[in-house]
Amino acid sequence: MIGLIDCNNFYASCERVFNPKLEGKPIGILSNNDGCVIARSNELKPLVAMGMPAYQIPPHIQKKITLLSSNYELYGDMSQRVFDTVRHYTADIELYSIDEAFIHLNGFSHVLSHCQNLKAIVKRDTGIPVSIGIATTRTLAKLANHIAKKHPIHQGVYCFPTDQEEKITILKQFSVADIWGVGWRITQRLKELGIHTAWDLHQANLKQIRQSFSVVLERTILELRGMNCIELDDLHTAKKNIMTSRSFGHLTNDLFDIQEAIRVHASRGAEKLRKQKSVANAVLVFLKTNRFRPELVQYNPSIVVPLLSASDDSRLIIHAAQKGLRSIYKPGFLFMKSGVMLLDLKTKDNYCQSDLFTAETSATEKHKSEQLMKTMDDINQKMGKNTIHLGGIRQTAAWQIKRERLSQRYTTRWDELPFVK
DNA sequence: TGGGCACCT
DNA sequence: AGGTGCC
Repeated sequence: MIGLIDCNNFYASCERVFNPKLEGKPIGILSNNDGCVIARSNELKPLVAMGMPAYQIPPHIQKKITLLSSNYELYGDMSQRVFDTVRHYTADIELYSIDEAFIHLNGFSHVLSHCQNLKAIVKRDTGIPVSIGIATTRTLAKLANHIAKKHPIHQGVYCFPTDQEEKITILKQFSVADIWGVGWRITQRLKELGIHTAWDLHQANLKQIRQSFSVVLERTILELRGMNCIELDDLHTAKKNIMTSRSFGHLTNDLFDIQEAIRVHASRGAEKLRKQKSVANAVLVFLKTNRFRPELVQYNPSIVVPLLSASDDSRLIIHAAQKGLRSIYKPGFLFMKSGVMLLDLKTKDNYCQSDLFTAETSATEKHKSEQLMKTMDDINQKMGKNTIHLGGIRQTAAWQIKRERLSQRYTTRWDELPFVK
């Protein structure tokens, strides 16, 4: 059996752990740049649609709700606490996202009561409420989790029935849109084929689905039928691309500002690269103007800058990124967003494809580069992000993202610990 | 008016 | 390269 543990209204719940006054109140968490509502407490759900831009929320509603900037440092740390707790009781766990994990329950004799205990323990030890869905496949466990969340009678833990008649009854109650892997677009196309419910999809013709859609949707059907065929990539498998990008706090055409932002993105990308022990062969830089302002001239350039030889050295990656930026930047546009992608990644182990033109970088140079990068990473790990960085970064610069309603980083910063009277 | 991936065609 | 999915 497989269980899906999903934290309830995760970001809102994290905020409430440290600010209990928010309990029972309608609260929402905003995306980066305080843009859209990306998480809502149950009380907020009837008032504000998911993904709604904050500025579109009518003033009379704004008045009675609490909106907070997203505090990923807090949510990331709370996520670790939740899943460390889970792992202690259920060792075989696959982390899936910041607020979800699958657990393997084979070998447990009382699966339902084990999960009920687990839910209570997580709440007791971390303050975070979770729901658990149990079934034979990940796709069915996701559906079971919907039921656990929606119907209070199950008290947050629900096991998908094994009885065929009961299974049919339940699948008939779900729309295909509720199924993991079926989004808005595929829902529309299925509708045209007369496939509306999860049961309809369960009964659909495999060959036809594979032909008209994809092998992905075919696998979803098999999972509905009880055959396990969706594996998650291990969270430790190296990424094939690494992208770092952000919107600016304000539209800008200032090259100095944009250079600073690109430096931050390039260094952050290089850090991620080193963490997964890869090297990049090329760096892509892009700029975007604001597509929501059609009256402004649009310009969305990007350029790929090859590296002479594959590298994970922040200095080389920043240099390439700055070079790319200079070649695409034009002063006459108001830019909204910039970003850096690291491309053509290879594992670092034994990767020493040297180029023809620079006499192969000497072993001492390589060693020095590694020492320097390791020292920087260690310092930033120990003392906090950006303690040491290359080139100036003005923390209060206008290009920095807007986070006007940020709560404290209660669990990761000594100077932001919660205060107890 | 988010960011960061992956996979498929 | 573009579309779709996930959170």
